Parts: sequence; C-alpha cells; structure tokens
Amino acid sequence: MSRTEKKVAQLALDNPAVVSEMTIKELAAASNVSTATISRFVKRMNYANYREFTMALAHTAAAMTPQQSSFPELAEGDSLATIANKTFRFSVNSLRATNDALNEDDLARAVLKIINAKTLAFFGLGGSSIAALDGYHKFLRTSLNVVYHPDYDIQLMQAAKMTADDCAIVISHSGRNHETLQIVRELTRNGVAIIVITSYSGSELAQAAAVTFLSLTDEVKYRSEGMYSLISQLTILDSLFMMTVLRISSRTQPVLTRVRDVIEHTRDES
Amino acid sequence: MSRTEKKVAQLALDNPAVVSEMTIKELAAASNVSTATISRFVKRMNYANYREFTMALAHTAAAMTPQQSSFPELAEGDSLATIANKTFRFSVNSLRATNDALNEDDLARAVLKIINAKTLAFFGLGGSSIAALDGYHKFLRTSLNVVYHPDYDIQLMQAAKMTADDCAIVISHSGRNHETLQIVRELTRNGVAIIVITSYSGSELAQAAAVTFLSLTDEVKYRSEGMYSLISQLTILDSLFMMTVLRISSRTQPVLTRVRDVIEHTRDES
DNA sequence: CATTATATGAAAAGAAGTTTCACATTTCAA
DNA sequence: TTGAAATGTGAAACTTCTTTTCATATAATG
Repeated sequence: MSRTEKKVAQLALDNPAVVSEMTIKELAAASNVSTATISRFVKRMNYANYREFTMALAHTAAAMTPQQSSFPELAEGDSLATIANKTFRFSVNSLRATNDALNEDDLARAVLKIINAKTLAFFGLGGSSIAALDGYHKFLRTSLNVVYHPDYDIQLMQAAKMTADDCAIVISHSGRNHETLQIVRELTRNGVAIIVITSYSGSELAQAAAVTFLSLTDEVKYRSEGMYSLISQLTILDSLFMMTVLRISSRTQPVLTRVRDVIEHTRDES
Repeated sequence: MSRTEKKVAQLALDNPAVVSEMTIKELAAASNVSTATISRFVKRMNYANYREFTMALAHTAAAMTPQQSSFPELAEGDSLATIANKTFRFSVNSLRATNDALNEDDLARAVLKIINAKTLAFFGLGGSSIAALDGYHKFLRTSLNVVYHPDYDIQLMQAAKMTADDCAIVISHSGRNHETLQIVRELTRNGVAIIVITSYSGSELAQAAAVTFLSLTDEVKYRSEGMYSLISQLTILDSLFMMTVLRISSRTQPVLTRVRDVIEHTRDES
C-alpha cells in the first residue's frame, strides 16, 4: 500500500462513522489526495465501487459504536433504571470479551480431560465458591463422578486424595488467593489434570494449569471486577457442561436424540 | 403519503438490507416509479438526499439482523467453539430480555424495602440456591444485616423468625417448588416484604410478592431454561446491589465519592 | 544511468441523483 | 357536474458524484 493510500486508510479507520458519510470529493479534500486515487484505492480493497466502500465503513462503525459506549460508568444522576441497564450492559460486555478469548483447542483439551476423569472435582473459595458450586450443580446431572465442598479444609483434603486419573476445575478470579494456590500445589503434586478459570493469565494459578480459560471483563480499572467475572465464569462452565454432555451421550446414542437428551438431563424445577 | 410513494416505502421496509444497496435507478425500476418521485420521497421523509436515506436503511437493517439470528439452537455438526459461542450468545440474549422486562417502579420499591429492612434474608433451593448464595455474598459487603443458609429446614426456621420490619428476597426459577412456596407462606403470615425473582409471572410465588422481577430467556421451548435464568437472576441481584449501595452511601457521603465507594466495598481477592 | 514498473492528479467520460417543467389526477367549492 | 386550484408524476435537463484515461512524476531494478 502506498503512502497516499495509507493516509486515506488511516482516516477511514480512525473515524469510519464520519468518513462513511463523506462523498469521494470530501474525502479527497480531507486526505489531500485526488478522487482518482481514492477510487482506485477502494477497488484495491476489493470493493466494487466507492459506494460499497462507504457502506462497509458504516457497518463497521455501527459494529464499533456499542464498543465505544460499552463502558457504562455509573454516573451521578443515574436513575435506578439506568443503573440496572448499565449493570446488564456490563455483564453482556464481559460475556462477549470472555467468549472472544476462547479457542477450540483449549475447549477440546478440557472436554477430553473432563470426560476421561475418574473423579471431577471443583475448587473455589470466597466469591469463586459460587461458580464452583454452580459447576458442581450442573455436572451432577451427568454420569460423571463429581465432588465439591465449600469448606477450604475439606477442599484441601479432597485435593490430597486425587490422582493422575482425575480432573480438577479450579476457579479463582485473581489467581492469587493463597488457599487456592495451596490446593493447586497439592493437585500438581498428585499429577491431577487442572483446568483453571481465572481473570489473569499471568498468575501462578494459570501457570500450573493444563488448560486455562479467561473470564474477562472489558473494562478493568474502575470496577469491582470480581462481580462481573462471576457471570463469565458461569458461562464458561456452562459451555464445558454442554460440550461434555453432547460428547458423553454421543458415545452411546444416535446423534439425533442427543440435543433432546441435554434438555432432559438438565430440567430444573426449583 | 401517495400511492406510488407507499409502494416505495413498502419495498424499503420489507427488505431494507436489499434496498440499501440499490441505486436510485434500480429502486425506481423495482418499484415501477420514476427516479424523480423517489428523490422527492426521501426528502419528504426528512433525509437530505438519497444517499443518506440508504445509509439509514442499512442501519436499521443492521439493527434488525442480530435479532433474527438470536436463537442459537445447538445443531448436530457444531464444533466445540460453536457450542461455546452459542452458549454465550444465549446468555446474552437472556440478559437482554430480562433487562427489557425491568421497570423503574419495581426497582424503586424493591430498593426502598431493602434499605429499610432490619434483616435482609435470601431464600432459594436447588438450582436457585446458587443465586441466593450469590445475593447473600454480594450484600454481605453492605452495612445491611443479611442472612442466608442453604439448608431448607433452616431457611424455613429463618422465615418463621422474620417480621414486618424485614425483607426477603426469594429466588425460584419455576415458582412452583413446594418447599419454596412453604417458605413464602410463612413469610406472608409474618407480613414480611417479599421480593421475588422468578421466570414465570403467573406462579403462586409471584402472586405473594410485593415486587416481582422476571428472569427471562428469549427462547423457552427447546431448552433447559433453568440454566440460563441463573445468569439473569444474578444480574438482577447485581442491579439491586448496585442501587442499594449507591442509595445507602448517599445518606452519609458526598455524591462524588460514592461510585468509588462501591468499588472499595466490593473488592474481591478470591 | 537508462529502463521499467508503479503511483499520482488533471481532466474527460460516465453514472448517479436532483430539479425543472409539462401534464395528469384528485380535491373542493360553486 | 364542472372548473379552478392543489397535488402527484415522469421525462428530460441539469448538477453532482464517481470512474477511467492519459500524461507526468517518482521509485525500483538491472
């Protein structure tokens, strides 16, 4: 791409919303190149004509706008409905970010470890105990042998009992909680396959894991992250659960009934 | 609006995506009117020119598309990543539906009852115990006097102890669980203010409530709804929590430090 | 250093969109 | 019912926008 074309591209990428409204003349004037160059440029970019190009820009701009406005900081004059809206919006953004960070490879390895485990144990303390409890509750509905107890000492004892045939799902927002790390060291010593769900990939916890899933929030600074990562953690567990059930049932049953099977296994009347 | 203009409008509304890509000539041909008429028509619609009109169409088309594709049914050949994506998408849709069902009035009444309660107790059994636990965990961080115990018998005893000065948040997906209803009857007898989070507005549970919040999923038929309503329940609780903290701190502190305060109060290192 | 390839803008050519104007249709009052 | 005024419409002129051509400049290559 040549220098002049870069100027145009930069302008378009910087504020697609504005450029998408411009005529080719205006854009030419704004970027100090001729209309001819722009016309050629958009064709090089595989758009049929300038109009198609601006349409595409408008689309990306529309797709980006929610991102820009996706830091719903609670402001002074917010009504209750606004606070609720922002809370929901923030949850949605967290889910999106978490989803984007997932990859097929990790999922495949995690599911393999889960369905081959003699025992599947959940570990989580403090705020993360809720996610661990949810994971336990979900996987109870499968044929797997699952274990979870909210008490730290019992979790530690459970970790000590486990072997290389087992699988542990460890949840911790920060990845720095001492008790959680103690459990992980015990698990590592016993050669247990560890699947970690945390928000920080650099933590010691993430290092020890065979597979790490990141529960992200798209705005970390001004917020109590722990609150929003919970929802991401739950949905990661949910994904693992769905995949596991589909895989387990596929061993024994024709494919067509599998999805229905998931539903039956997960009916909840509470 | 004249007859010819209606033809154009109809065409544009029926498939905005297609029309937004058309030139004025093509649209003229497609709707059997002259280009002049269309040009006048878009001006009557308060668009500066035809180009602006097509842009607007493209926008509405873009806004409509995600709605159409928002029922991510798990299909036979789905890869693991696809299963995960659909799970996340479904969670997002559930949150959106739940958010849309909220209204300022209910929120205001709920927050009032919460901050004036001498004791705030959470009730939830089975799958909903997770949401109840999360609510308890969140509100522990406030100055309120909060109570929750996973055991049914203890929940029932707790309900028996409560008075008209207290507030109960009862969570149940179906709203039909017998034990939960037993608790609610006890609460009602004692005149306790009841806030209900459930997925079915018609349930007996919802009838007994002072305020009902609906945790919705936008596709009910083919799914295990309980799983997705959990995330909606959590975010409703989260909203209530945020509103409560902001309200409580506003009694004693200047407004500017409030938001910061929320963050401090909710830091979570687990 | 000459030669070829590539990039660029001015201007011509071609499309797209708008306005004008003449004619048709409808509305409304007599 | 009828004629005048108002409104709606398309063809064509006109304007504006976009693309292509062509001559020139710049960079790359042997």
